[in-house]
Amino acid sequence: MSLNNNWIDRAMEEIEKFRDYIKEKGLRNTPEREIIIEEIFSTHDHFDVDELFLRMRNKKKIVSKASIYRTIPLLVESGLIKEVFFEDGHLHYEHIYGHKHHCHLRCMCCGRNLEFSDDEIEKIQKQIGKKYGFVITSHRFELLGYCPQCAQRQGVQKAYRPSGKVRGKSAKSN
Amino acid sequence: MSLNNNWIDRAMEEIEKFRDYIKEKGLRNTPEREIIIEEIFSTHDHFDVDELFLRMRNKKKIVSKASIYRTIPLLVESGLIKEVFFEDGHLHYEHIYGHKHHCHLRCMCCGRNLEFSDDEIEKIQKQIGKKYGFVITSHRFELLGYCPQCAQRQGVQKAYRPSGKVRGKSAKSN
DNA sequence: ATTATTATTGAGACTCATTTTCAATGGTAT
DNA sequence: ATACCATTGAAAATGAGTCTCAATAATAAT
Repeated sequence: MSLNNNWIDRAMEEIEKFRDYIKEKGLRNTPEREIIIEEIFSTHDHFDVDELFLRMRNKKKIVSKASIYRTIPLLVESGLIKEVFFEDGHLHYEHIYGHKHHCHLRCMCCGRNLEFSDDEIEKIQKQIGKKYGFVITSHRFELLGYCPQCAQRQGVQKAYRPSGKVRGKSAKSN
Repeated sequence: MSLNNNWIDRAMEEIEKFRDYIKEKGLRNTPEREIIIEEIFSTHDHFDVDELFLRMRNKKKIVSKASIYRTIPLLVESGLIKEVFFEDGHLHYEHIYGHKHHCHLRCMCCGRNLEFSDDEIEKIQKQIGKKYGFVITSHRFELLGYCPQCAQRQGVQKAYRPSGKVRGKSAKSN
C-alpha cells in the first residue's frame, strides 16, 4: 500500500483518472469500463483485444468485445494506455503507468521482440516538438532487423510478411 | 541521364536489382512485376496498395490487386521498398532509393504527417544493434501528438481512432 | 522449335480485426 | 417518477489482406 506497487493500487489510481476524463467529456462510467481497466492494469505486458477478452473470460469477467473495442479509444485519449505497434494483423497496446518509456527491437523473421530504452530519444522528442510547434504526447521507435539466430540461417533470413504477420496462426474463439 | 535524377533511371536501376534477387531465389520475373516497380518509383511519396492500384489503373497499367499484394513482400525482401507505417487501417510503404532516412511526426487528430531526419537516430541504431547482436536493416521512429492547429482547438483535440483510422473514408473501387 | 514443368496471374471466395447497427438496459437530472 | 440519452451485447457489415483454382506464360529440357 505504502509502496503502491501492486496492480490493485495502480488500477485504482488510473480508474480515478479515467472517471475524471469521462465526466469531463460528459460521458458515463460503467462497471464494464472499470473491469476492463482493472484487467489491463493487472499485468505489465502488451496486450491486444483478443488476448484481453480471453483473459477476462477466464476470470468470469464477461464484457463483450464490442465494449472492449469501444473502451480502448477512451483509454488512449485519457492517457492510460497507448498503441505500441501493429503486428500479426492487429494492434497491440500497453498501459503507461510505471512503464519506463521504451522502444522495440524486432526480428522480422521470427517475430522476436526485445525492449530497450534510450534517454537520447526523449531529448530528440522535445527538440523536434519545439521545432515544429507540435505538442508531442508519445513516440514509437522500432528497430527492425534479424535476431542473432535468424541472421545466421540463410534462406529463411529475408522472409517478410507485412508487419510481422504470422502465417497459420488461428485457433481463435469468440 | 548523367544526373540520374528522373524516375525512369531510378526504376531501371531498381528493376535490375529486383531481377537479380528474383533469379537468385529461383523465381521468375514478369511484366506485371516490372510495371509495379516502375509505378512505385515514379513518385517519391508513400503509397498504399489501393492508391497504387488506382494510380496504375488510371494509366491503363492493369495489374490485379492480388499481384500487387504478392509483389510487395518480394520488394521488401529485395530491399527496394519498406513498410513505413500502419495508418487508416492499412499499411503504407515507400521506396528506399534516394530517400534520406527520415522519421515521422504525426498529428493524432487531423492525421497531418511531417517528415524530419535526425542523425542521432542512426547512431542509436548502430549502438543498440551491436548491444543485442541484431542485424538491423531499418528503423521506424514516429513522434505522435497534436499539430499546432489541433493543439489549440479544444474538444476535438484528443480524438483518437486506432492508428489514425479515418472515419467515413470510403468511395473505394475494386 | 516443341514440350514439359512449374511459377504466376486474375477473379473471386475467404478470413479475421474492427466498426456499426439496433433493440434493450440503465444512469442521471429534472 | 419520468424523460433523456449513453452504453451494452449480439449480430451484421466493412474492408484489408490472403488464399484457391483454373488458365496462362516463363524457363528448362528435349
